[in-house]
Amino acid sequence: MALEHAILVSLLEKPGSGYELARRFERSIGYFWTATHQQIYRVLGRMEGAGLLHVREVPQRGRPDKKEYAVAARGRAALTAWLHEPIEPESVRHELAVKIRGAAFDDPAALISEVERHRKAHDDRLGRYLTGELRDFTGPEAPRPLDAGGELQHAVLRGGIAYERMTIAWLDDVLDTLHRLRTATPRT
Amino acid sequence: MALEHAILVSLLEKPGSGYELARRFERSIGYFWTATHQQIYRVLGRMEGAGLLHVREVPQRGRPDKKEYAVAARGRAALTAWLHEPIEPESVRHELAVKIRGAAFDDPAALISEVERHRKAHDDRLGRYLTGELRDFTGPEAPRPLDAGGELQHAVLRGGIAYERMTIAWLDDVLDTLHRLRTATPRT
DNA sequence: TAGCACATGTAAGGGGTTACATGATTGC
DNA sequence: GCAATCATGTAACCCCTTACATGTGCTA
Repeated sequence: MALEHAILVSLLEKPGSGYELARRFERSIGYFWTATHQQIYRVLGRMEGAGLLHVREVPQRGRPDKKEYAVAARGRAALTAWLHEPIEPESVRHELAVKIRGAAFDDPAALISEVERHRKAHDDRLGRYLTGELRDFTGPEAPRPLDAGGELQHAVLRGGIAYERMTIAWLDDVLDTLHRLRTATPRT
Repeated sequence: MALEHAILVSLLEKPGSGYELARRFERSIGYFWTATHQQIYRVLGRMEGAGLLHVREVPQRGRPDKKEYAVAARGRAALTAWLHEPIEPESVRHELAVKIRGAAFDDPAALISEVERHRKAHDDRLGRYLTGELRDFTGPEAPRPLDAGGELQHAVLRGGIAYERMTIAWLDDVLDTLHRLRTATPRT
């Protein structure tokens, strides 16, 4: 159900089309939730049917027409209700960790390049987050003082930054372990 | 598909029944993957049908009989093949972050108790991880030197510990932000 | 003329959650 | 007598991923 709520939050921050939402989910919303355009279109249709959203057809020149969605009163009420319900603390799902533990039954050294690839992907993502932080929150172009929405967006982004830094440090630790296993304990 | 691989890793570490697997997924495997018993039984049935696992009926006194699963040659081959395939670096899914950003459209202060509850849940989990680390890897009872499997399990656990510590620090940051918003920028 | 950005969808299949269902033994 | 632990499952439903499908206009 969280995709619905993420869409409500994003459309409250700024109305937009399914296509635009898909791009936001690749960027800022992506700090905490991901979704593909296929999923988004389906859920938008369902939410409109349930009266949570308004649609407005926007004709465009030189581009296909788009449907601009905005949150209806009922959608806002649904979000408020959800905000007041407790949710369960989530646990992680980390496929790479399954591989790391599985490496004991194969060649641990063979995992090194895969872990390095992941490390690089997280490092790139960290770079994008830091650039965004400077642009939107801490740089000279950023609005000051920030309103409540901005403060909360920044707090969530700081979470994304902390997550990427932690992950990079952990992957360095894993690489260290894999290198030590290669030199110290050759497999039988 | 990762549940299958997590089950293969766990059964290679030690064969066991669906029930036992479900308990491991609440504990050690839970550092990086979760699954309920319903899911596990369904997947075990499918994997046995595909010849990835052997089953052995174990009669027990005073307890229901159990089916003990072990990895078959074909299962081991499937794991090896998967270990050599690259996987996509994952992104986070964090429902609480959706709520934090959504709080801008409600009362941010109303989220404080929810965030505190999550902080406590992560703190408890950190405590369990640290206890487990002492018992299995760093305490006087731990086998020394560790074999490759032990080193890799420990590396994954260190990742779980780092994740919980990072999350707790971030939630403290969020709580700070929510308190500041309460005193500094009352909503209109 | 090839590729990218814009724009919206359908269909199939597998993954995951929640609710329902049963039944024995052990400990309080 | 009641709750917890051990033990295994089915059914319904929604979520998510992957592949397929279409079409315009701009730019290199």
